[in-house]
Amino acid sequence: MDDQARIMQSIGGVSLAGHSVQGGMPLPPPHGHDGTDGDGRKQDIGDILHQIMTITDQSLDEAQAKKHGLNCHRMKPALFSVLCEIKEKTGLSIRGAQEEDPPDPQLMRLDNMLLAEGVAGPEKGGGSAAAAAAAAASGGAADNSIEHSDYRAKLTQIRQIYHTELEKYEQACNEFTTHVMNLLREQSRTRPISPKEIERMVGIIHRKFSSIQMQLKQSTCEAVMILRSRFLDARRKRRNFSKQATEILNEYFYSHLSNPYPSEEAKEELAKKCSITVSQVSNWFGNKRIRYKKNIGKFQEEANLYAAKTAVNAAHAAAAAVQNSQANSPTTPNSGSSGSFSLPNTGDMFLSMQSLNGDSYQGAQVGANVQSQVDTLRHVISQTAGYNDALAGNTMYSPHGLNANGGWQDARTPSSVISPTEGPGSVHSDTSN
DNA sequence: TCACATGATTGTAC
DNA sequence: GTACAATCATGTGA
Repeated sequence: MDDQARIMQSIGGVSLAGHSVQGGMPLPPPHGHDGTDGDGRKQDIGDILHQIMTITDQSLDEAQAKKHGLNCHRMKPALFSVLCEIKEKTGLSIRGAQEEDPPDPQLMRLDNMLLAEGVAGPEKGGGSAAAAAAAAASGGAADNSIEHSDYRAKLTQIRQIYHTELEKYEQACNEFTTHVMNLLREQSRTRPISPKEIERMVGIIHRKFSSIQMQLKQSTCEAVMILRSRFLDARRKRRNFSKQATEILNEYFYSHLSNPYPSEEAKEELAKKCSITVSQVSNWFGNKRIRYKKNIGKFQEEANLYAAKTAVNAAHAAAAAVQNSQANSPTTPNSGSSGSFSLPNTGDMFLSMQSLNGDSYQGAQVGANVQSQVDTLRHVISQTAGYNDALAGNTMYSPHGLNANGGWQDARTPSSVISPTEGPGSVHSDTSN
């Protein structure tokens, strides 16, 4: 307000010093001077300068009083007109500079990110969608629920702080804008201020506050990123699979040793059985293949063990099949009571057994089918005996499938590969590779 | 505490 | 996209 008074005083002084008119209205001669005298003009300027220099010493009341005096000055309308003219001229140059700013790409990026992370946007409850997305992205299992809730809680915290700060900024921005607008309105009584100018001023204020907001958004994004990376790091902490899960995986691995590449279906089935994710199954098989290949000797015993186990299971299944065929009830499906896989496309031998029992007998075919089953069963049983011997000390089991280069023979064309437990007539339907 | 086991990640090749 | 190989990081048992 002091500034305004000062300006008004100075401008008032100049105008009084003998400026001309606007709109043909002649300015009356300045009081005390005729306006043509050079010495008088110098004195006017000296007076103005003096006023300017002394204004800082004035109290607010004095300044207000002076302002009031200027407002009531008889020359005020003329002065106002002069100012309007000046304004009109300078306004043109200002207008060019106040182009509409295009949306800031960085701000857009931050907004998008906050939206995607569940910090911004309508959901004020706290980023459960983001947590779920993060979980899905990293193949989360049920055992991550604690980390999930931690993540969610921290994200909620960030979100709350963000919204509180944002509201504060918005409030401050509105208050400041209102304040400036009031000032401008008040000033418009003494100098020409168009609505556009007010709008421009408001725009400037908003831009200033947006830059502050952008800083807030940026730091929020950083906080979310840090939280996210910590969360993912925490997920890196591994837990050993359960004994049962490892057993199931090993059983599959050794029963498909000739081609240990489970299909997607098999992986899904294994994942379900082991209560782990498909990617964990893939990881497990990846690790297993490499480690087996690197140190076959070490895994020999394990291989024997699982081969024997599988063979025993197969023998049980075979016995059941024999009973079925003897009872002439070929449509009875394979019960799978042995605990082996009932996957339709996975097991080497299991598939054989299932196909044996799943066939529909049609009159004359019966005899031949039964004979073929019996042959297969004989083979299976002989295999079983072999593995039992292996357990007893003879190394009956030898690593199948590995070629001279250390890779699995025809690992990617599994159809003709024979697993150590399967019979000659079995079908390999592991089509994963 | 240490050595080994093991699940996960990363870079590369196909 | 998948598999392999190397590596990391943690779990586990002696």
